[in-house]
Amino acid sequence: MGRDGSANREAILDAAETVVLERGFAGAGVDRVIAAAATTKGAFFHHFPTKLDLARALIDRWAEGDRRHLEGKLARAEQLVDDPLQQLLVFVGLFIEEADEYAGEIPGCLFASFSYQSAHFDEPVHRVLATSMLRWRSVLRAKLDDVCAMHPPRVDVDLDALADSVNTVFEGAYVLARAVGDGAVVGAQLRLLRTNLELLFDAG
Amino acid sequence: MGRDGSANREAILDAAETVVLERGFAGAGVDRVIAAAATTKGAFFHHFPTKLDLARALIDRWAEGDRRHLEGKLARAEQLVDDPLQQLLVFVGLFIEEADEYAGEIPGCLFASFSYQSAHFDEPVHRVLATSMLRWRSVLRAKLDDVCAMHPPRVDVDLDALADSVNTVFEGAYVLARAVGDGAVVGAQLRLLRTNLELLFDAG
DNA sequence: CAGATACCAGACTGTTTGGTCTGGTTCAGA
DNA sequence: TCTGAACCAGACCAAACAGTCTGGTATCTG
Repeated sequence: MGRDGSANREAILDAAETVVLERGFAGAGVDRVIAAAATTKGAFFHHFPTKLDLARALIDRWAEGDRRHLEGKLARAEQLVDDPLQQLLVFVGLFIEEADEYAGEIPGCLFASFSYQSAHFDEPVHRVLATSMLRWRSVLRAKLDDVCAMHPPRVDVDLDALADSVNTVFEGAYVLARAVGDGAVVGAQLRLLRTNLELLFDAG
Repeated sequence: MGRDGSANREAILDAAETVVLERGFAGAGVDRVIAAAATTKGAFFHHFPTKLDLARALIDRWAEGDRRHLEGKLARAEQLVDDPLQQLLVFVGLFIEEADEYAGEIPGCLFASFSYQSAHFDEPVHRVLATSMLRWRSVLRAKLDDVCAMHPPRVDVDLDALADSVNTVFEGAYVLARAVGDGAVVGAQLRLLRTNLELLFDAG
């Protein structure tokens, strides 16, 4: 079956991810990527017949990690507390912990990067982008319905928009952090998000 | 002094802006830009000696428009009402109006685009990015101080983060809108922002 | 141990890229 | 009207680009 090239393939994806996040997709030349991955052109085009295949593999992997992140953190929150509202707040709290941990680094999201270069990609790639974002909406919307059942919000709000707001805060804070060169804004914006949720649902 | 080429120059900037927002900077080839601007290579390199000069001109122009947008809307709000809190809410309201007006189109921000391709640019470009973002923070922070003096917030919040949140919502909502292909999320997120401000400062 | 197959190295190629150069046009001022 | 400077057209060029090809190596199966 030949030797195992999965490690090399992962190394290429790791390198490509980094390079794409700081140079864009078109700016991430194959030569530059293989140099960063310490491999060769032969290896690259063995694993990715074309550069578009690399793009597909990149967002597929990112979407997978994103999904694990979302569902993992939510599951932990649900295990830690019982009340839906507290689960939601703990959920955001877990992300705050993580943001503080990486406050020294400049964050980045491949979805955002790809969204601003969409013309290079095909429909499957666009679908991954959209469905990944909409998953957050549907998962958190379901949780919000539970929350509202037990803790009626102080004012009427668009629950889909409220669900989206978590994603919005992440993406917006990432852009801000990159523009001003300060990763700490992510934690600050997440704290504000938690405060807003507490106010809306009248948490003590 | 030769004929007037400013119109042609603007056409190049307009075309470049569009192309960059859908293909990224490296993906926006000079040939493609001049084709979109219906001009020639000679004209392009007359106005922009190098492609980096185009990048500088692009963000300079964008930053200028951004500044006008911020200060213009705030001035209008200050003229419409007297109370600082109402001014802030009207300020956001004006952006909601605008977002609804363009709800059918997919929005985009050159700051976000450039932030995700920073390796192509030099320090002056980075400075424009950072100072443009920080202007929102300082301008809105000043307004928030006025608001707090008259309307103490229900809970303690990081006022710089609260000032940043306007920008965060814009950038985040843009990314979301592009990813799911629906410009309406911008208005929805702005409405949520207004609700959050109302709750925090006990308006209504 | 003999294919067969996956994996990889790196020279090579046709195309696209950013950028140059030459020639020419338009217009303000002397 | 002459001159100089800004403006522009488009052929041209060297470098970088994505992708190919040949030759070879590790590993599994029979």
